[in-house]
Amino acid sequence: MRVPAPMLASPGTLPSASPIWAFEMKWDGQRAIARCDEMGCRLWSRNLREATDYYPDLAAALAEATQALGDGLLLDGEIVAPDPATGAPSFGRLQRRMHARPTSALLNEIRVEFVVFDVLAVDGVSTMDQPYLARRTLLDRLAVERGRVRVPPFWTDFDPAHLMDAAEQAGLEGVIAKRTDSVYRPGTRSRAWIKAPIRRSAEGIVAAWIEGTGANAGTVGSLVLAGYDGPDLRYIGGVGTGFTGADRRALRARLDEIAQPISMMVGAPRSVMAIARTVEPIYVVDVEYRELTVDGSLRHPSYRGLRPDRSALEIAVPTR
DNA sequence: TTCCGACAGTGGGGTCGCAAT
DNA sequence: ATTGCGACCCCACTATCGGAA
Repeated sequence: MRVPAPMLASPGTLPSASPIWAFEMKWDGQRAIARCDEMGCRLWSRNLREATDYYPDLAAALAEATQALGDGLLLDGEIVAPDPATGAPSFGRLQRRMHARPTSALLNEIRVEFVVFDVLAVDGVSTMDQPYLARRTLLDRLAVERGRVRVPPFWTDFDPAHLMDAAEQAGLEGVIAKRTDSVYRPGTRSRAWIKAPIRRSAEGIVAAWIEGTGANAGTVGSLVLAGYDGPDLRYIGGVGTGFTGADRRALRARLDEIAQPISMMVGAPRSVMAIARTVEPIYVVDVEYRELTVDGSLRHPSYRGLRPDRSALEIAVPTR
């Protein structure tokens, strides 16, 4: 039985409450497909690279949780690393486990869990042609929740705004809506699944820029952003998406006019400053992002436009 | 004709391993 | 010992094209 590529969700806004849509929490971790047979359980990443060796503890937990279910079981889920302080999945923690060697102490230091949200085959028979609600009901009947294997709840005919609030409170990544009548289409980004990640907005000061490559050669590839941390102009990360081609050309023209050889910015990685062209820190831009990393950098940033009405001097580093 | 899905391309924050410096 | 780079993870987003609606 070949391992199917995971079905993907399209970004969008959540549909309102109705029996046609089910909602689940979105988990910030690593997507994985598990296959269990008499030899035990193995794991594959989203790109179908086998990941069993990086998560031997999860493979063992899955084998224990599914041993009564026989051969040919396929589960779809997310590997997460809960933060011990908050209980919320921390992608930063997971990253340290992600490529750990089998002998690494990290295997014991960082606890991971497998969050199961779909069942793709039972007894070697595919369930992917069954509608979501049937698969999800089947998953609950399989009762695989045990130890590090978790099966979180789902909601139908429910106001997704409440779920988004709850996700934000719990430090989760967002909410996913899934059509209750939709089949599982491996490897495709379907409109039957809609993801609504929680995103924050912030303002940043353009402290430098990096020229693009390929199709973006000669224009702005990315902006290097900063904010005031007291008197310091502190690096908060770079943003390289959200621009149209016209935006990239227009920004290049503007930034060429305010080139400045010396930067006052602190905290930027050497590798960034080696290729960045610094400018007078006078332009303010709007950005959206998922969260701040432990270093205070924007994660998953995207450009939303210039803020000519804002003065750089009033822009502080984002704090959450 | 319009819209949607799939794909390619460009850019971000990270970790790790390994080779080059 | 440090740095640079590619391979993987997580992505956001634009531009394009062909086929479905």
